[in-house]
Amino acid sequence: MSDGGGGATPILTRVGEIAAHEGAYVELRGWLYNMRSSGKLHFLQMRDGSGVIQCVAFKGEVSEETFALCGELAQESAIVVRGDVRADERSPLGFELGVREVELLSAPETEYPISPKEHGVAFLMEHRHLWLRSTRPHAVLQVRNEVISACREFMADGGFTLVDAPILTPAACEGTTTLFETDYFGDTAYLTQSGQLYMEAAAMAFGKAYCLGPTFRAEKSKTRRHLTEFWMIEPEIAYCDLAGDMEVAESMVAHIVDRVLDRCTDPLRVLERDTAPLEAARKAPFPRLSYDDAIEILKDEGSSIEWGSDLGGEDETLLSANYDAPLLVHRYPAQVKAFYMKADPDDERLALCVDMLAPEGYGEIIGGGQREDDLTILEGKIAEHGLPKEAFEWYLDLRRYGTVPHAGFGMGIERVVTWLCGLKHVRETIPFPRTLQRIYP
RNA sequence: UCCGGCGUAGCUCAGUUGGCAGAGCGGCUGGCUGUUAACCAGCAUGUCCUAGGUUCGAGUCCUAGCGCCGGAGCCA
Repeated sequence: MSDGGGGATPILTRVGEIAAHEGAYVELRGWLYNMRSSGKLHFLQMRDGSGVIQCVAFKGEVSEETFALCGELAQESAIVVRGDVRADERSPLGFELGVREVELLSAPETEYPISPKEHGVAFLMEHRHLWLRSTRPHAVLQVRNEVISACREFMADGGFTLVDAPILTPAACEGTTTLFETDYFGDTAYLTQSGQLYMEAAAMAFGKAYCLGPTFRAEKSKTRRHLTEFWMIEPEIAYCDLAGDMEVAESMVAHIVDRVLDRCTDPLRVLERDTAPLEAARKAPFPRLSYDDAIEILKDEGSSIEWGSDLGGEDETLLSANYDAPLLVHRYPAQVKAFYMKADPDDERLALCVDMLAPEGYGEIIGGGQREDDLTILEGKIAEHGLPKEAFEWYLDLRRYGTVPHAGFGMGIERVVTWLCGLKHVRETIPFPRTLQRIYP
């Protein structure tokens, strides 16, 4: 292997591994991100998906053809560059490439739409397929990748089995108004809005199970926290109560935060995320607050909220502002929660449920709780909510055959990524966002 | 579904009381041996969202529509 300049055959590598090749003659395959010229010098900013490196072509050191070609390259030209890796203090990367040869594989047909200057979000989203190449989306999606890896790692280490939930479902979990309908060979099917009910079946089969997949909500929400298609991880645990559920939830989030802080320093720096506030979320346990106490605090702080109503966005922000770490709010009134929540034996008005509120005003990232495991009570609740019993027969079977206390939760991947990256809007945390107004590209 | 805001060059925007359509960036041409969103000089660029209306005259005022953005509710 060549470890010095002058070798006839370049080492094929990527920008991300360039530090291992200092002094070597290498080949990089990528695209022109930006260029600056200075008479007898061309500075090519080249990206290859793993990073950006400056390639310097000096008139005296390359052929006339190569130097002329460098001067004519347009943004996003596909290029192969061969040259010598050298350390340089002026480079943010620490290294630059002294160009020997440049090969143009394809030039853009017309001017690349996304110039390295300011653009509005609407324009960038219209060109999302190209915008992914830019530094900022690249950084956000790296964090997303790390969050999902951390989830899967936490689940595997905790003895959970991945059991994928179906995406096409026969009926609603909680009514059909917010579901996307689709034709299923003459019948109506719906796109899933939660894998939870299926995970309850999986928990009875595997003890600990989880799913991680897309979820669809046809809610006409137009806020920075909503997507119509988003990803959720939903663990479900047999022989688990609310206390155990909260411990799993906070441990998982702490694991995610710890891993992202360890491995995503570059992306977070690109995003100018102040990571100091995230340190408090690195270790469980997180603070807990009952709904009853939350209402008292909110009233003391001047909110007009009354016992019995759900917490609004402002209420959540107000509450979590008192804590550095995420906050677990538990035991909401049963009336504002789903039919499958188990009632608190100490106060039947309450549900054994929990929401996790991210700090810094990022709001709810987890919702979950202990499930109703008694057949008769569950049948009663299905009737109370006016749900079609036939559709839930399989779900009721789980209570007919070896029912046990069990609990679980759902965590929205995009909301977690939004919080960790310190973004204003969830739509940047998914590669191709679907919102009320957007299904292109 | 409700409330508010915006729509002018490829992009980001300015455009006064209604009076010739503008800037910066990007692009193109030229200059520069160390640039970091480089710099300097020059050139080109328009369905002023659409359809009506008021007016001698509308980017500007009025009406309707379309598109987008944000918030509420609802949620992860």
